[in-house]
Amino acid sequence: MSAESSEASGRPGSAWDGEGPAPQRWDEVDRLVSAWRHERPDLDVSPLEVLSRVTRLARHLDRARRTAFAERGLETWEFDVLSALRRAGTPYQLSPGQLLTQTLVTSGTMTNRIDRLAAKGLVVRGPDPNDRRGVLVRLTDSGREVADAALTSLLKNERELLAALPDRRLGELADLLRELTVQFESE
Amino acid sequence: MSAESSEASGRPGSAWDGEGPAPQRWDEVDRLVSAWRHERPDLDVSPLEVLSRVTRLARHLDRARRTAFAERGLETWEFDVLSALRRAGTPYQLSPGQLLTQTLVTSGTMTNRIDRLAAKGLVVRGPDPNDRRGVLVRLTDSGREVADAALTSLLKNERELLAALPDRRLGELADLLRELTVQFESE
DNA sequence: GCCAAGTATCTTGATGTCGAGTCTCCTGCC
DNA sequence: GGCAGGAGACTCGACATCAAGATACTTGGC
Repeated sequence: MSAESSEASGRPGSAWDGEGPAPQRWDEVDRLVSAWRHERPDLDVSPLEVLSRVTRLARHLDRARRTAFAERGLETWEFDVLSALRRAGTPYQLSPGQLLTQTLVTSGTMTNRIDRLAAKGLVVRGPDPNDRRGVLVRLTDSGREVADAALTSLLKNERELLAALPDRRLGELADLLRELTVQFESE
Repeated sequence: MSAESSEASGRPGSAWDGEGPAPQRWDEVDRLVSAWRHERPDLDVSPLEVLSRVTRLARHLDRARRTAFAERGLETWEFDVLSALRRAGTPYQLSPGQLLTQTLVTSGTMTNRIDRLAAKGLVVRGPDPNDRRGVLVRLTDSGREVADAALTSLLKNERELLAALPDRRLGELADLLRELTVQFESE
């Protein structure tokens, strides 16, 4: 990647040419990148234009979800697990290992999560009939209700966050992000 | 947002029309969205195409950075703070409050981080001459060296992650992400 | 000048996560 | 069929984070 990327001009909104709509507002990452270009003009910091925004946006999302779920007495991590089981379809059960790859946590964390969800009666742990090492985690009726209700309100919130962009651009954004994620999932 | 977004077809790569290059590989989010469309056909889950990818990509990035920094004996959170101070420019000092907005953590967390960085000799805490409530955190020479070295290797790693996309598309991606982040930063 | 409201930072307690190690069981090779 | 290596889930200790509240100071209105 060269230093002549679309952001090299030092202002946001690569497509703006002085006419048409005003340029977008600066965000924290614009300030961050601009500061680095001043302090370290020897480095090409353009990767941060994308990756710092991903990290920061994820943190904002995390906060928004945390407070939204909290109103329903639900923790974000609880939804992560319950929703994975819910969308697996009947009989709504997965192994801890499958849950790991879907939620991107370590096995110790997942054991702990399952324990607490089981204590709340949202899931039950059972043996895997085909592998005596294995365990199958299954959603209870109560857990399914919680997952369904939470998904509906999550989507409502997230739709509002995306209202700033038309569908066509959201599709482009999804495609661009996919190209970055596939690298992490290839093994 | 309607259910007729570019992703409604249920396969990734909205621009693919059956000719030209093959469609991209599916990622976990494609599977996730496809599963929801089967289980909850009554809901429009298209927001997840974007936001679940952001969350997951951030987690992958987090892991990659964690292991990369660990080779240098550095924690991700240490770099977050040191780099904010470094790019502030001489005399490399900021208040805890300014560090909060840059790193998106709570004040308790920042107090703790500064304590530990000070114990390692990477920053020093001093009084704010203009506000006796305030504190100024300043980078030591040692802290500056650590920050500079870590930034260089961070950028090297991240450039590789972005190599899959040409500069023009990275610029588009940065612009799209900016439009989502500004909403969180407006107050 | 004083007071109320606001701001900046720190303290505390609860909690979730990680990473390394352990135990059990499976799989394929000889 | 036995054994080595791998895979799946769990245990445990260390630790970073958060939320809420406490403390000290500042600011603006009167």
